[in-house]
Amino acid sequence: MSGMTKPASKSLAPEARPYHHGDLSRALVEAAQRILEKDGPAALSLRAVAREAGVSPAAPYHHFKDKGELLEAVAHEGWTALDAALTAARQKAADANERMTGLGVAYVCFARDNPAIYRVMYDCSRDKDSLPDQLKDDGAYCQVRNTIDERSGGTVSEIDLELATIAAWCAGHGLAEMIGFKQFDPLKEALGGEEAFLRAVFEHLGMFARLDQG
Amino acid sequence: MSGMTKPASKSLAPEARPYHHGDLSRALVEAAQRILEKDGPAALSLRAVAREAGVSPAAPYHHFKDKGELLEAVAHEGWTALDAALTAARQKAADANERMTGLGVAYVCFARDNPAIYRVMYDCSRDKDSLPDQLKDDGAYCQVRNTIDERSGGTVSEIDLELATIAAWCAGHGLAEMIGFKQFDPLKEALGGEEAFLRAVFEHLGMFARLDQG
DNA sequence: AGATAATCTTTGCAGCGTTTAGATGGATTT
DNA sequence: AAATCCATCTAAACGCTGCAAAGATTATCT
Repeated sequence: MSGMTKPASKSLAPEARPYHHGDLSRALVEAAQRILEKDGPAALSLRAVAREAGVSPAAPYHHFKDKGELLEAVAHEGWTALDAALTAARQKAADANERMTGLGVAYVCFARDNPAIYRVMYDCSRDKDSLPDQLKDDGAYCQVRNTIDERSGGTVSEIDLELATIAAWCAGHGLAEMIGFKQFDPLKEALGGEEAFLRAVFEHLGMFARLDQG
Repeated sequence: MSGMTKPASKSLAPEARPYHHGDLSRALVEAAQRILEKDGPAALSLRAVAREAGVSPAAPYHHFKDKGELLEAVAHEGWTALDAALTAARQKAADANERMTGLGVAYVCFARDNPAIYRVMYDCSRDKDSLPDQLKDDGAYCQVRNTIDERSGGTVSEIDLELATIAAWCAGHGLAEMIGFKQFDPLKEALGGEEAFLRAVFEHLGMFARLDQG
């Protein structure tokens, strides 16, 4: 018992973390994501997150003022991930029309593959009555608008561009919220799979109808 | 104390309801609606509903197997109300195009004016991964499909009709979920009000683009 | 080295959904 | 009319939740 007590306790029991965690906020966000993926949004209590991170139920309150603020952090990472998914889809597309449809399909697929996080993203937005500012500065929303602008050759008015972006965004969100609904199953089958169904719906939306005729 | 005790206790103290309520399920649904309108979905606990209805916290369990089943009853009435709103909008429209846009505007306005009930309606649907069957049998969904069918003169294929209905429905739902978002405020102002904004978005969707060209 | 501030734990409170056991009283049978 | 049955209600309790207050622990700064 001379001198080496502290490092020894660390190396001998690596799971017994020190009193000060080091980066608990990060650990909490990751714990929340783990719970969301495993058991869904209903299981996401602050206490469960603390449990998963291995700290006391009150510990999170030193990093987030309440549960909502932790969820906001989770949502923030969700929007970043969505942004990345849209960027990837945009680069994969050939022509302008395909690029737009691909963006829509990628959006809905993100929601389908990350339903719990997608839920949290919009729950947070609704609490604040606004989408995060994150989206405006070269984020996901901006990508959609840019894609529409490119397709029209940059000749469309600012208002029409904004309206078309909103229309596309709303359609994508609506479809994202319902993509798992059983009512669509026969149609998905008839069209040869879920992605084909998505493309068909987006094509029916004809989001450029007005831009093309004006 | 002779003979008249029972009616006397009723007429003398009308707020002291008898041990057996009479129609508690109905009273509970109405209590839930009252709470939703007054304090929003976050305040809607089963206990609060029981309190509002003047019964014990366990009383609801004799009429609904759990909280979700009560919410389903509330949602059911919500869909019926939405149905009525769409019917009214449909009858007010002149030509076929106007009828379709009017339907969309009416849909979103219903969600804007009854945000809490609208939330419950879709929360329930999501729990079951399906929209209620209610919509298919001459309900709201059916109204949209019929309107699209009428507009196209009944010449459109079954699959295209279904796809167009889904597209329109998703766009309406997406817009309904975001209509209150602050990002839209400048645009609403620029277009001269919220309803004008809604019309503009729906026109941008050009929901008949594909039907017209095929 | 000692003080300060940040971080974590313990304890506690009120509210939640739900279950169990018991009270009440209308309806049905005898 | 009396006894029975059963739907309906209440009371009490369990484990969960979000959150606040107060105390313990440790890093950091002077």
